[in-house]
Amino acid sequence: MPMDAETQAAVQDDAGSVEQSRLQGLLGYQLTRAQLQLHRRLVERLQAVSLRPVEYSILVLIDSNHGINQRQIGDALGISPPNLVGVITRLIKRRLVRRARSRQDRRVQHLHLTAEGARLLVEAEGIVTEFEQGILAAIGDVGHDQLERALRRIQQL
Amino acid sequence: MPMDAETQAAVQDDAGSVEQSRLQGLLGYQLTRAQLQLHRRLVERLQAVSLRPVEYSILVLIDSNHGINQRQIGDALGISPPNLVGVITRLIKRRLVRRARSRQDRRVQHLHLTAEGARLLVEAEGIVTEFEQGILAAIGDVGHDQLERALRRIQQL
DNA sequence: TATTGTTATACTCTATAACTATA
DNA sequence: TATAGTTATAGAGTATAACAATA
Repeated sequence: MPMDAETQAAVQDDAGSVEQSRLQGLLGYQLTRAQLQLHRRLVERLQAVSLRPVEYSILVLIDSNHGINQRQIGDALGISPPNLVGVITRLIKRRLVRRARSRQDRRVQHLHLTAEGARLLVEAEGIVTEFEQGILAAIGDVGHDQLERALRRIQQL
Repeated sequence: MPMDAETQAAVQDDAGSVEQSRLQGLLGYQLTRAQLQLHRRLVERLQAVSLRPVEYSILVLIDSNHGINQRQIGDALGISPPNLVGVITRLIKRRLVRRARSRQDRRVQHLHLTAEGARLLVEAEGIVTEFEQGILAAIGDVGHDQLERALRRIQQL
């Protein structure tokens, strides 16, 4: 049975019928799409603990570096000092993080997790670990090693 | 020669001294960092033709799909119709793209490259090809294949 | 003079509701 | 009713300049 003109037009209008091979052959394009996809899925999952990915990263950094200051966090995550202020302030208002003014250098404010922050971080780590295992299951052990290696080299470009 | 207190403090304050291994072990984190790095470098290079990556992608899609409409572009690139309007309008104002109202369905506007748009696209393709070759040189042929495969699987998650 | 952290501000990107004109 | 495209608007994320407090 031949397609009528209307069906033909509908198929032609399908996103699937759009020729995208020139874009899909670009690593930069694929990397952006994959990153966006992963980021959105992680945002969804972390909503269970009311944390955004950047907030999770900050809690991990504080937990791994007791007394770390905002400049160090900004340097590590690539966030400028002005843009960090609001994020940290929100974590403090939620009583997940506390500030302590340094006695050696009174410009510096050392950051620590509160008991509640540490508790929430454990919960968040469970979510993130499960999330990472989902990726691993999709790409395999070998793919994982190769992907890590490639991403490291790209960051050194 | 032992470090004095001041040098010691400076080293401790270094971004390099911040313990980040828990984050760096996360694929999602590495993927985000690599994507950001690549995106910034591409933005820099495409400034030579006054195009942003998304504008380049749109020109490629139009060139590969003469008469494509905005909904199709939005579906392909994951951009909502309202957010596409401004981008397309800018390309039209720059005389790189022209609109043609469909005679079959007067809601639809078919998009085409102008001669100037086609010329600029050729120039941009040169930049992008060189950029991709730089990535390839950094990660190698095998890394390239493995990376593509992994990124495709991640997008299907 | 330089550094930590802050305020203010602007610009891009993204998301949603509501509209128009067409079908 | 549904679709293509638009307007208006709000929210993130990111960038820079200028400042206070401290070293």
